[in-house]
Amino acid sequence: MRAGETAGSEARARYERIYHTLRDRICLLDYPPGMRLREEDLAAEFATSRTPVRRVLARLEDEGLLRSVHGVGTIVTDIEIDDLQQVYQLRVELAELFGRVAPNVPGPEEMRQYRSLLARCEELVRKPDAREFARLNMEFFHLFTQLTANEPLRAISERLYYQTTRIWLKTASRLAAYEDMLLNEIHVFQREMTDIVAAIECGNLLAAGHIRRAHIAMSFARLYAAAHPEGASAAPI
Amino acid sequence: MRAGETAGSEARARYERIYHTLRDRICLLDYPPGMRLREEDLAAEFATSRTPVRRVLARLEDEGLLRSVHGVGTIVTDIEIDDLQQVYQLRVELAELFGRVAPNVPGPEEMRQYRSLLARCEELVRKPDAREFARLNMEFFHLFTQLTANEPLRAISERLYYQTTRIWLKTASRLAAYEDMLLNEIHVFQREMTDIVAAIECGNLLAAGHIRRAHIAMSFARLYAAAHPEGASAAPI
DNA sequence: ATGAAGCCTGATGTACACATCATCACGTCG
DNA sequence: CGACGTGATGATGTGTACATCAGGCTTCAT
Repeated sequence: MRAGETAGSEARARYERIYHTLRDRICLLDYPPGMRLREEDLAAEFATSRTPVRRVLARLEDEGLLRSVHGVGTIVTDIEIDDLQQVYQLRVELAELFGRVAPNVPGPEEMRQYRSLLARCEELVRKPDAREFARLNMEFFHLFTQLTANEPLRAISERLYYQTTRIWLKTASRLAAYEDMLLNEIHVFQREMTDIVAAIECGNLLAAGHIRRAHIAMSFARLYAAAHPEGASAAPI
Repeated sequence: MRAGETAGSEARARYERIYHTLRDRICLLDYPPGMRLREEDLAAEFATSRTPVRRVLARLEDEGLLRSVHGVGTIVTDIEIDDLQQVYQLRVELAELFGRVAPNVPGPEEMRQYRSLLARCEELVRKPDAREFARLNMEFFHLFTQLTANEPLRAISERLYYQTTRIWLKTASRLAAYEDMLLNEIHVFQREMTDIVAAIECGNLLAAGHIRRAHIAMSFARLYAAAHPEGASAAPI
């Protein structure tokens, strides 16, 4: 809900609520790739009819998270790291635009949230948990987007982020060295946040964008390597 | 329709047809800003019920071209050059990515299309027509997007393009120096196409992106100046 | 026993009746 | 005479029955 926007009907609010709920479930793998969602079940859960649910599903389909097939069902799309290379490449380029295009210096409240995330990250090092890590990553992303005042850039980055974020949980869950990978990712993430907060505190938002860019690219490279164990070829980004 | 995609049902095809038809009408000002669309009229025109129409309208609303208000109607959004500054700024940055990210060298067929557009542009110089100019601009845009093989970049650029393209027709139609502005824009557009084709023929896709970037920025500046006649401040891009 | 044809089930897609909401015109009251 | 309240009207939002479609299971013929 954007500030300053007309409160509007509560119908819109319910629509947004269902949308965010389903999107989170898909991206946290509560709805794993390939799972079939029944519109009537969702309608029952949200105490409504199929009609509003279908609008949400249509949007999630436009965004590439779902695929409705007549006579079959509404299916959570599967993702492969190879198919996401283009999206990652674009995310890498866009990361640099934060802090360069319409830079928006964070206020005290936002800095407090950054520190809160860092604290939760330290907690996570002691008790690693993939799902909590994914959530933390998500919240950090939303905080990071506020580095720019450019609304379309925020919206587009969000769209691309949610197209890719599942791949980490999916890849990790299949791996033998699951625990090691998780702990490593948490440490890397901790360093990324620390560095970005440091850059912001210096007032150097451009640097924050560059750090973010590097980490997105490296994250892709690690996922690519994990999915291609004997791959002689390096990650294409 | 992406190549290699399952042909799918004809229901999907009809959905796409309605979507593209309405989007073109909005962007060519057949449906001017503020106009109210009646879902039943549209349903009757496309020989279907309100349900499929509503799905199209929902998508156009997500893309910012429409706004549905309960009890009032579905209204074509109004646009002001000042509100589009952020979108233009992002388009400027994205333009540079074409030809740099996943460059896709045009084949003979595409070069033929470029030359066809140039020929139609020369024709347009002799018989200026705002609507035809807008159409030509649109077709050129689609051709230009093929400079990259990065599908998400294409999709996002298209979304942003259709959010902004109406502003030219709207601004021009209100201006006293309408004829002069139109002819000038056509000449500028002719030069832009000529330069970009030249860059492509040199195999320098990066240059094509830079030219495009410059022209998007200048186009915004001209529109901004036209909308702020006594504006002491320069265009913010 | 095996293969194919056809039905049966359950899903999404469509159509339509109804609910809800905003606007405007009209009438009534101060 | 003006202003406020109320109902008519027409729009979108919702709920639901039905149409359409795909896939699996059964059944019959070979």
